[in-house]
Amino acid sequence: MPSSPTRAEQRAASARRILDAARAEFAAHGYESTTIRAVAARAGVDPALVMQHHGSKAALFRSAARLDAVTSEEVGSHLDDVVASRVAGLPPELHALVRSMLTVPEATDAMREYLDDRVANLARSTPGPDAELRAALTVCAILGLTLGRHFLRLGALEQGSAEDVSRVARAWLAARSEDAEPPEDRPED
Amino acid sequence: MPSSPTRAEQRAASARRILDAARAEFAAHGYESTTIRAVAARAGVDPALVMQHHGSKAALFRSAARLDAVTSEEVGSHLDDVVASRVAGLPPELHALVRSMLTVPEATDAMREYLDDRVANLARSTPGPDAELRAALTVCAILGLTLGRHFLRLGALEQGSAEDVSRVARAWLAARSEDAEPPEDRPED
DNA sequence: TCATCTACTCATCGCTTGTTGAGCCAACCT
DNA sequence: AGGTTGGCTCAACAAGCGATGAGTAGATGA
Repeated sequence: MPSSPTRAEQRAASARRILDAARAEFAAHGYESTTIRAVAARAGVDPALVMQHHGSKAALFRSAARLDAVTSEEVGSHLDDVVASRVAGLPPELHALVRSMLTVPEATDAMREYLDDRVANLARSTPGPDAELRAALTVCAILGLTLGRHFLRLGALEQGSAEDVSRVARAWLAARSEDAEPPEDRPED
Repeated sequence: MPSSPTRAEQRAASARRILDAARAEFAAHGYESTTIRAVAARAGVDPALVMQHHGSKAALFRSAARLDAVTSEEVGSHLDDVVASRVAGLPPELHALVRSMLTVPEATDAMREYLDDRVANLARSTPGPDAELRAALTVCAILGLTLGRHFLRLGALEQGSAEDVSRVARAWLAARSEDAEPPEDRPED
């Protein structure tokens, strides 16, 4: 049997369970509809403990929806890998962020910063006129695809297997872009 | 000077001001963050009057974000017109609906129903394999464009004039449906 | 072993929310 | 003119929220 955990271990375990619970709740219901009480219940702790760990609901959301680890995420370097990754599913912290990006100003800002960065990167490897605009269209198309499949659950996008949707989406995005597409790319979304 | 308005006129005027105020508040802050008190204040009436008119906050949102008039909207019959319309700006009731589509289940359902319909229509005039999937990609791309320009306010999409963005977006979309495009289309989004 | 420290809970506060019912006042009808 | 209707407001309620501070129990270290 495992010996009783040390106090630091216990603390860390609680911290992670609280953060996981917060990500799940924020991802499922959005910022406003998520209550500290619900997060605490899911984590199996007292609501006051959540406050002790994070200080406020806003700070908890900031920690739960952090973008830091996402930038250098599992997302591959090629645009096709990004599409495949987004079609397969979103990591919990991104899910929480996207869920609230239209209703929480701070989330809107974070998402804009994140996407603007992706647009700038993609535009750098996009030749021809209106490079930035067209890069933005690609980024927004992937965003729309993500929303349609995982949040709105559109029939045409939800039913297909990840492989099918991913394949068609990649072909659709690549269409007629005889202008771009160097062999090595930067991470995009 | 105008004679004192009749009781029915007064009632109708209040009803419209309440509905306009509700649309503006829901569009700006989303369902959860919008309060009956804020709607009433914007309309210049007592909160209780809002309740008397609509019965509940949920019913008010249902009335404010109605899709009925949108389906046969100003949106033209050609896909290009839809793009131009979406780039130019959203009507208030659609704005309110989109704002809350990720956080309010009923809004999610309404949006799914709306977009699924658009996908089905567009798929009907899309030749080749994976017609429905590719139609869904087009619809989601326009959704993403709308979000990027009016809600997330991405730099690349917000700065450009409506004409420029619309023109580049139409060309970008046309390149991705080179096989389709009969001269006359059905209304899409 | 015993005092201390700390992770955690309990009870509760103040506030805001949606919602309600009683009451007021001007328009209405005869 | 005078009783009645109805649009509207006022005051308040119950519920749920985020947040706080005191208290408890068990691990910790000398």
